[in-house]
Amino acid sequence: MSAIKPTSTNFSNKTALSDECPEAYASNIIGGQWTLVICSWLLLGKLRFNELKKRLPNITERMLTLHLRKLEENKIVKRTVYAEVPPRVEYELTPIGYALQPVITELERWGDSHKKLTEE
Amino acid sequence: MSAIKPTSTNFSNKTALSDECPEAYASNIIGGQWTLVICSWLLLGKLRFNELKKRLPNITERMLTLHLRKLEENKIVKRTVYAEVPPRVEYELTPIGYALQPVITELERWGDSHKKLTEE
DNA sequence: TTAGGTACTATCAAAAATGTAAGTAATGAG
DNA sequence: CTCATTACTTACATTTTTGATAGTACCTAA
Repeated sequence: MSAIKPTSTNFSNKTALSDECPEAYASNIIGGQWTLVICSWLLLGKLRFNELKKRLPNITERMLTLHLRKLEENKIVKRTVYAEVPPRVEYELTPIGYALQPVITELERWGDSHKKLTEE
Repeated sequence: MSAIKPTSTNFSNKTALSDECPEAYASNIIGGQWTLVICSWLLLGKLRFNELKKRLPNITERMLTLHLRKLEENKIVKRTVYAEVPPRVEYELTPIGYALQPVITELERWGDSHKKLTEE
């Protein structure tokens, strides 16, 4: 999530794949452990940091911060800070963030049918 | 890809997420670095190990093997070994593998529009 | 003056994913 | 007998991701 090595093989492989395949590109962006769950919640409306935290019971503050920062960098989430004390920060999907809806829907659909298949 | 620790926090987090959210479940299965590209190629028809390798110029044999094994475990790919020498092994998508088509299509669509957005 | 709430950051450690390099089995061709 | 071919495996190293823990700034209310 931070401190990647631009000289590593892994980095150049990821870059090359992202350049050539939009699906690998997308997977790189939304493939973090908590990324899709965060986006799913935000699809229902904007949330504050603590509200997200409550909805993801096992996430650490660090992980939540890192994922939100990456989402922000990638223009998927808009971060709004209110000049109040105690602080209030709201996270909301951008248009390209909301555009994840069909992706998530298909992932859910596929996930459900795969789960059924393997539970037999 | 192998040797995961069932006692780790990471493992229990992943398990819990997979149980609760089908989209996280799906992402866990198809989220490997090369997974989607492999599936994309196989969507066009079955391929031998070496044919896949040629299509993924930078993958190592180890990575290709690991990814294929995981896909096989997850019933996404069927592996057929022919009793010949030198060996011939074919990889083909199963029905649930072919069912990834709409997922991949949406990922591509989203990836493309995201790329456009950030290239400006 | 002190405690409390919010949204963090900084270090460090562990685990997971990926990459490197070399070796293996089987057998048919020459 | 040796070599070539295919589809791997093994042992190890590196990189990346994730987690544990503690601490910070800010103001407000008591």
